[in-house]
Amino acid sequence: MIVEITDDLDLQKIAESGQCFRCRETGSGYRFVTARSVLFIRQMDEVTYSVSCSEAEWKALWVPYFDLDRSYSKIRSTVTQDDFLGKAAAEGRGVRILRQDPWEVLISFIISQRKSIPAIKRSIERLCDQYGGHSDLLPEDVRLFPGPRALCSAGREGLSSCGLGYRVPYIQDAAARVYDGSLDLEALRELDDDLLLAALKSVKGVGDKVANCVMLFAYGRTSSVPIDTWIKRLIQDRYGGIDPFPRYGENAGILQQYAFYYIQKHKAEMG
DNA sequence: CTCCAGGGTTTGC
DNA sequence: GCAAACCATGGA
Repeated sequence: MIVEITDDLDLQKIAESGQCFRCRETGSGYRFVTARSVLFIRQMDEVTYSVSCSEAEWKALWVPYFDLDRSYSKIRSTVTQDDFLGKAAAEGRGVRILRQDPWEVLISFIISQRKSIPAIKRSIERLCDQYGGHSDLLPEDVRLFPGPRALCSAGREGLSSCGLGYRVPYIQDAAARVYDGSLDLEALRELDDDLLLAALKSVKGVGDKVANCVMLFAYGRTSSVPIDTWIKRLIQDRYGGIDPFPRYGENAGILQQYAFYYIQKHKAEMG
């Protein structure tokens, strides 16, 4: 099917933006996976994209996934007075905040702590290869992200074999609590930001940074700003220790993602 | 070999 | 309340 998208959308930048770890370039476009669905998408011209799904699935699943009802070009136009954020937003044009599956994002960002992005991708790929099931709806080489039950029964050694290191008990705690229902990730959608943050932080190994990643990349809470080592350095070095993001309210998390993308691209030159 | 990676928990003051 | 030590693993 063909869809028209006029707002900012750059599939390569999204794939490189460090918010999703299972997106792949296929050679003729990009592959995105969420929950039990997969999408192959290819840009044909400026505003035209070829997608592998039906119109119904596109509207119900992938429009929310890519946050396509929000104007990112409008958001970019609000930061022209900030030298750094202005540059970051201009260069990051096309990056969007994905609404991913909460369970996958929770586990992925627990794994992410003190790991490089390539190392995170490898661990998640091993986890999916070893414990993720197949689905008739998916291509042969695409596996589901393993559910709470699968990770509960994987055991300490099974999880360790995926290179998770000291994070294994954290993953086990999250899996156990979601599996027994004491943490209901779907029910959390009803909570306001403060209560959602607290609920996520009740999981072992989930602190402010990981919780804010889950809020931003799964629950669409765009005022959440994950402060990692890079953003922390940015606040120290470019803003004299004064966090520039909160004043942007609902757009803070989106601007943070432009900043993160910019830092990743200019790592070598930024020291 | 040393250093660091999209941090969090525990311990000691 | 805060800072420091510690946590496992892989890549540069």
